[in-house]
Amino acid sequence: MVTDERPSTSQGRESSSTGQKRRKLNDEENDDGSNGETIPKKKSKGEKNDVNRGASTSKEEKKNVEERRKWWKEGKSDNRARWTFLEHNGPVFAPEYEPLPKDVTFYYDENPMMLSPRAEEVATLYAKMLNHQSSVKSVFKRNFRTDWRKVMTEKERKIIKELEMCNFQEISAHFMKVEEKKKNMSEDEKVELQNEKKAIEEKYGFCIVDGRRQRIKNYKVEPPGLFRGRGRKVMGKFKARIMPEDVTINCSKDSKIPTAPSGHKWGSVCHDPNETWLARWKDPIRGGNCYKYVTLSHSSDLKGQMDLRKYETARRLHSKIDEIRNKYWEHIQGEGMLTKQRGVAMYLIDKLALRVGNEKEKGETADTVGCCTLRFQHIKLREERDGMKYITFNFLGKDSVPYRNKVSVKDGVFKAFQLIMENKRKGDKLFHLLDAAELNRYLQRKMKGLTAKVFRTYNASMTLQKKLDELTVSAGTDEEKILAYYQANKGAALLCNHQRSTSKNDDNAMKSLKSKIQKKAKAIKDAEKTLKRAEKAYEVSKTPEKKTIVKEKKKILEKLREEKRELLREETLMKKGKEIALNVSKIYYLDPRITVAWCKKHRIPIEKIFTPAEIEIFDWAIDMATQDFRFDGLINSV
DNA sequence: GACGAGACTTGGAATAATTTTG
DNA sequence: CAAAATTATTCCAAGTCTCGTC
Repeated sequence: MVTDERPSTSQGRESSSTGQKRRKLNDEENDDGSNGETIPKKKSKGEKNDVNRGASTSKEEKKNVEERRKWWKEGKSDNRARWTFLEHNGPVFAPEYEPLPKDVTFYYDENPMMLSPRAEEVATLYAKMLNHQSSVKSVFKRNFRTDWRKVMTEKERKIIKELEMCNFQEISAHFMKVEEKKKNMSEDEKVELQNEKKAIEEKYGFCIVDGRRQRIKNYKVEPPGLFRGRGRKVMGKFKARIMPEDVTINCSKDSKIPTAPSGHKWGSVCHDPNETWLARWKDPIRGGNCYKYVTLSHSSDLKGQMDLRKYETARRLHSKIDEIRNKYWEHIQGEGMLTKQRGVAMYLIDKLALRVGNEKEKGETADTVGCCTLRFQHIKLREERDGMKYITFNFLGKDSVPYRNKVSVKDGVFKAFQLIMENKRKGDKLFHLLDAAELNRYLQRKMKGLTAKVFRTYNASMTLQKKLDELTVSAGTDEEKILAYYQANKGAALLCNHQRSTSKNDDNAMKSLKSKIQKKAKAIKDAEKTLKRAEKAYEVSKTPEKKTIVKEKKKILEKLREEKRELLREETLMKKGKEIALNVSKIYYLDPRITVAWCKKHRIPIEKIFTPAEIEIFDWAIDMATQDFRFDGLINSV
């Protein structure tokens, strides 16, 4: 029994329940007169509107709550080790498979069929995904069929051959019913479930690192499932259940070593203070040297320290950036082909914030590229009538997100592209003399710790800071300032090409805009008709009055057409706004101290910008940044 | 330095929680 | 008050990059 003494839950929470309530602002007019954009508004529950939170904690609370360690106020240590003491209780395993009730039947070729437990378990995974996007894809189906057949009995394998002849409907309906039941539980039952969850989190969700209790990010091992890769050839494969025997535990020698679930043993136990992970197991899909790790939460001291280090490296880049830019500009125009390619690559990484683009194994993975792996067909050179030169980009980046951009470039860059693309054709690497490792080695020589991804961090953070400077009106209302923040944030997100799907969103704003456009189109048609009538009348008898009528009607029509164009512009703006994800840049690319300083300076409560989880993650920045903090300013110790 | 194992960061989708709406 | 809409968080896939080894 895997789980008898290690209860498992369906959900854990990483954030504290600070009790923030949010509501949406009423549609507000934009002061810059652009589209009527709405911004989420965050309302803090109490009166704790001061940016320095924690100041108002009651004395009783202080006694019980361990004082937060202010590691950012301690001197830096060059210690290589990540910890000297690490103790935890090991991960929680997925609940054991619960067989389907007797009355839930699987049918093959219309005939009811009893499946063996293993085959049934894998079948239920598929049934649960029946109305998912990916399960429609043929690769998904093919991979699932192959892996499913592997767990079937000889007899089952003989019968079940075609997925199309399988009927999972009853199984699928059964799980929907279970979901429904869960939703309709009584309040008491819900509370009890919550408490159970909390107890498990309390035991397994935390660890002790050097005397401090720290939250663990993923203390539950991934349950068995069907692989949901994006654009991967392996989607639909069965991801097997992880057993304690698959798991390696990492903790200190002198800690209480976690006990494996009864009847089981850990695969192995190690005590490596150079590693940040608490447990790991081999990735069942990728296999080989790829592992899944249990690590500390983003809000832990260790991750905070790593985050701060990342931003300080990006800030160090600021003092080198002119030199680096001058150099790559020189290289772009220079003679050598390698340096020319590297110069152009640097230009793309710096200006367009492209990812470096490591080589990856062909076939297995989706055909996505980064800077160094761009191919001939991803780029088009355009010279337009006005003499302006453009380069258009069209390729799939990380997670198969499309990158489309049209950039106007100087002659020198255009020429360099022409030279680089000479004698190349579809399928050829754009920078055939270059790869990610070579480019990073080059950067490493320019500045210690400099790699291609630092440019993304640097430029995103710089964008935020610049745009905040530019857009914030000191005399404005809080709402206006917050809107300015969102626009600055959006600038960074746009740079990083952070997208989100909008397929199912047909929100009211969009709907009303659409109906407005339709109405306008109708009005235009009517106006066209009346114009034609007026023109005809003028044809019959060419009086000056009739001529002015025609002119008037023309004017009206033109005005309507212009209004429609305006609405269409608004529509694209709105669509574009919806397709941008702001949260990714906020968490990974924007130095939180920029935000904190801005909040302090403009007296905006931090809760209006950061979610409760973000407040926990960025506590170091909230404490350490004064209103004078500048990302491009002097670097403090650390 | 090239290579590959492996560890750590980043990212959109799924899902849970909360708020608004009808 | 339930359902719909919206926001926040979790999940886990897919990148980047380091480091040890030859």
